[in-house]
Amino acid sequence: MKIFDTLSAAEKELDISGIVRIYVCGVTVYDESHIGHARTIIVFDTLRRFLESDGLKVKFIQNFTDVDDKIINRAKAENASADTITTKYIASYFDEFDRLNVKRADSYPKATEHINDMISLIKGLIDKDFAYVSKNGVYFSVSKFKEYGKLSKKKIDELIAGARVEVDETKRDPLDFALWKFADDYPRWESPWGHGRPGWHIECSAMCLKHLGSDFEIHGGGRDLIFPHHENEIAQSECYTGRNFAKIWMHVGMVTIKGEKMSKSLGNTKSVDFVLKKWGPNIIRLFCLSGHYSKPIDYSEDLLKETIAKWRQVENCYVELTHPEKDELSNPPPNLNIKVIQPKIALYKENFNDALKSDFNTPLALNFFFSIVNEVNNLAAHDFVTESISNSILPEFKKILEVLGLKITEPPHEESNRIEELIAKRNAFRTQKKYQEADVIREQLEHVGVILIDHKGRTLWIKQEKICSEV
RNA sequence: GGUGAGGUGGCAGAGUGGUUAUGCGUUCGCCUGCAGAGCGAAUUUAUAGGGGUUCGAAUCCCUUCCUCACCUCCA
Repeated sequence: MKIFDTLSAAEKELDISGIVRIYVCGVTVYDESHIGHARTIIVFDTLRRFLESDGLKVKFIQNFTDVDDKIINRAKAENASADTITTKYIASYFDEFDRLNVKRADSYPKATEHINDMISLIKGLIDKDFAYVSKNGVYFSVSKFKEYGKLSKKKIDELIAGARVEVDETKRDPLDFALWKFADDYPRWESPWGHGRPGWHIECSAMCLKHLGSDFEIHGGGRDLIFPHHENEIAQSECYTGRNFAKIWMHVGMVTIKGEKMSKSLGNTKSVDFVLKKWGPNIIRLFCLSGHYSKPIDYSEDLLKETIAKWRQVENCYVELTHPEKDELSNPPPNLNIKVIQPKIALYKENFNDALKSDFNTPLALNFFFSIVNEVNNLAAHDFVTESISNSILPEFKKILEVLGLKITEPPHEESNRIEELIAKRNAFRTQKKYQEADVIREQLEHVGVILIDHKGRTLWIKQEKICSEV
C-alpha cells in the first residue's frame, strides 16, 4: 500500500513487515469536538480498519492533550479544576466517537500521565546540548538541528523574517520553542529545573517513543499540525534518539464551510454532537470519506443530502441480500446469472481494495462500493437476488461495510413481528385488490420509517435509519 | 511577503500523454395496482486564461489569473 508522505513529498510504500504502528495526534480536551476533528479521526479509523481487514496487525495510538493553557483558562472561567474539564471532555469525546462507530484505539495516552517520560526526554536533550535552561523554562535550540524545517519545507531564515511570534528575550533564538515552561500556578509538576508544565510538542514525542518506539510506520494528524507541531516533534525526537522518528507522515485536509476552514476562532464549527443528531453516523462517515483525505472537504448540506440518498441504496441492498429469493423460484437470464455476476462483483471488490491501496483513495473506492450496491439493486428489481447470489455477495458486502465503519441497524424482534403482521394484513388487502386499504397500512408503516419493497409473492421491508435532516 | 496544495460538465469527484470514469441533479420514457428499488434515453462532445513540446495533453513545460491552507493556538 502506498501513502503520500508529507516529509518526502512523495508516495511511499507502507512497511507491513511487522505490526503497523500508527500514532494520531488527537484533541485538546477543553471543549466539544467538531466535524473537523471527526474527519481526521474517521480517516485514520477507516485506514486502520482497512489494514486489519487485510490481515495486518495494527497498533493504533491516539493521544489526549490534557495540559494546555486553553484548558486552564476554561477551568478558570468555569471555576473548576483543570482535571474536571479534561475528564468531562474526554468522556464526551468517547461518547461521540463511539456513536460515530470509531473503533477504540489501542491506547489513549494522556500528557499528564507522561510527565516523567517528558522530563527524561528533556534531560536527554539538555545532555546532548540540543536544549538549554533559561529564565522562563527549558527551550529546544532550533539552530542545533540542521534539518529543522524539513517537514513543513520552511527555511529557518524565512521563518524568522515572517515571524509573527512575540519575541521572547529570554530565548537564545526567536524560533526556539518551549520544552518546559516554569509556572507557579496549578496544574504544575516538579522537574529538575523548577516546577512548571511541559510545552505542547514534547508530549507527543514522549508518548510516541514510549508506546511505539522509533521509526514507526505512520504519524498522522490534521494538515494544520504540520507546522509547528510536527516539525517540532521531529526535531525533539530525532535529536533525542539519533534515529528517524516516523516513516510516513500522513496529513488530513481541513473541513471547510463555505470554503473557509472550520475553526473555533472563526466561530463556524459544527460540533460532532450536532452533526450526529442531524445526519447520523453513517452519513457523516460517508461524507468524510467522499473526498480524498489530503484535500479539503466542504461541509455543505446539499452534499450531505446527496449522501442520504446513497445510504438509502445501501440499506436497500442490504435488505435484498439478507432476504434472497429461493434459487428454484428465480430464473435470471444468462447475462444476470451468478456466473456472470460473481466475477463482476469480485472485480469491483478488487478495485475497491486497489483504490485504497493507492494513497487511500476513498472517493474512488466508494465508487466501486456503490457499483456493487447498484448491481445488487438492479438484480433485486427483477427479483434475481437468489440465495446463491446472496451467498457469494453478502460476505463481501459486509466486509466493505466493516472497513468503512458503516452499520445497518435492525429493529428489535417485537417490532419486526409487529411490522410483519401489518405487512401480512396489507398483502391480504392487495390480493383482494383493496388497494386503498393496503395503502393506508403502507403509509402507516412509512410514518415509523418502514419502507416496503414488493416482490413477486413476497414483501420485504426496510426500517430506515432515522435521519433528522431528511426532508 | 514566504511556503505548500489546488483550479475538471449545474454540483460532487476520479483520471497524470492516446477508448469524452463515475455518482448526484434535471427532462422524457419504461417497469409497478400505486410506490420503493431499478432500467432506457436525453441533458453539457467538462478540463481557469494564454503560449509551447508532441502525430496526439485535463495529463509535460512556460506564463497570467484565481482559491485554500500554513508561517500564532488549531484536527
